[in-house]
Amino acid sequence: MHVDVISDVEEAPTKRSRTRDAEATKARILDAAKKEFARNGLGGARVDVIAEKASANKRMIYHYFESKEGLFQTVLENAYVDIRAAEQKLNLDHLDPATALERLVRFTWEYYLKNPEFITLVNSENLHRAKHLKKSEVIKVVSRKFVNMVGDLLERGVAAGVFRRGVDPVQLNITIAAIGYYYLTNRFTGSIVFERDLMAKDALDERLRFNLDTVLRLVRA
Amino acid sequence: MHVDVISDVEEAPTKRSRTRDAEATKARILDAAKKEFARNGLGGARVDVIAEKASANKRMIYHYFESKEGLFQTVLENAYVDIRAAEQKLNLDHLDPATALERLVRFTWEYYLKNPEFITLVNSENLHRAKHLKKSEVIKVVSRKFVNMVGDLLERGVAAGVFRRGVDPVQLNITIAAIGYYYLTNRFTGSIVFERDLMAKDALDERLRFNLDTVLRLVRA
DNA sequence: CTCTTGGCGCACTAAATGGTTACTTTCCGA
DNA sequence: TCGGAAAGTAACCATTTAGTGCGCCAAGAG
Repeated sequence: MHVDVISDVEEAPTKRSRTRDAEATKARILDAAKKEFARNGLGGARVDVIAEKASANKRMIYHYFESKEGLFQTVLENAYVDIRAAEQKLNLDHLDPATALERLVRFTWEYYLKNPEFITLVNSENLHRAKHLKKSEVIKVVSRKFVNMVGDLLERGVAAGVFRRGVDPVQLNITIAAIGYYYLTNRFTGSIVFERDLMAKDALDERLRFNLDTVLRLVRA
Repeated sequence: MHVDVISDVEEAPTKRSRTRDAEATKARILDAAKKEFARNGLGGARVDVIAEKASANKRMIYHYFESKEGLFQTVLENAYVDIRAAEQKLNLDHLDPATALERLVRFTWEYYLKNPEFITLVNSENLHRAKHLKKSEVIKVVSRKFVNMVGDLLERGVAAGVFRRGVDPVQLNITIAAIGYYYLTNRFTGSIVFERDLMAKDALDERLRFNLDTVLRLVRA
């Protein structure tokens, strides 16, 4: 007896196959929600679409996340945690200051490029005056580490004589984000206003070079 | 004869007072729509709210602008025309290149600050992949003049020996916009992430100074 | 084998929303 | 002065949407 009829093909590993898997369902919902929120904003996203794309029942969304806004908040928190975690992995303190800074600028650009949902989620959250992020505790912790990272980097550069004194780490952080973020978030209107395809490979490469140059000129002694 | 009974108080000037005034109604609708779209995005804006804030009947919106999206397109076009017109008034070609550039950076920052709707409208339009701006012809005309303005400015600076050679006017334009735009559009999440009130007077002044410095270092010979 | 927990699905609702129909009121030129 | 055109209004409609009530059944515990 006790022969599991379902588990003949697919699924071998650690967890045995289950028709009901709360964690997996949650993850599918979050993934679908990230895409839907990113594409249409909080207001434009449709709960039914998220449920369908997640191959989950809409009821489950309310079961796990209480409301559409609760779901959005979780998606947003995850997005911030993800980018901060990726930044920490850069290990900038093992590199010389100039190389580390270049690496940060490059990373920021490429992260936005590969994770366009991040930008749209942040835009959406700002349209709502950060009401969801305000409630989040984890954000403060990861943000602080992030600001310190650049602060330390600047200090090391000043000590080494390669960076000038008096650059505010927060202003620098904002600027590094800005010159990539703006270009990408406004790529559609920008391509019309400037009459060139801002997303062409050449254009992207050129923008990265320009940004590296901008930041370097900004901090060097 | 022809004594207008209504026009005893208020209204002296050119146009006589009318209880029915298509132009005035259109203007009120556009004004209300700009605010509503800016506050809630295209998707989040409510046609009924626009009608009420404009003291107009909802039917009038469809009469003059065909649809919610038609209204949005007009609002957006006007917003672009307005900022480009303001830029042309700067008369940068009468100033020496360095002063002109500083003036442009300062203007851009202050315009965003005084007209936050512009930023939100552009964000909303990019969420919709610029589908409305694509249809607009007037945009191309005003944009071209704008790009040329900065191009000429750069050339004059190079000729005078104060700016370095080889700076792409488009990249510079984007950067000038970016360092102000990003700071302001993300002021809500930014104030949380960086744990300071980015909209405090001191913070705003500091950011403008930093931006002026950034651009100057970017272009100077 | 039973029982309880909770993952899951169907069918439903109350409210909101973009858009419209049908109508009245005002204006202006002939 | 009068008739048509345009401005303006109110009630209405078809859909869409976030959110639920309720019951089924899988699966781990004892």
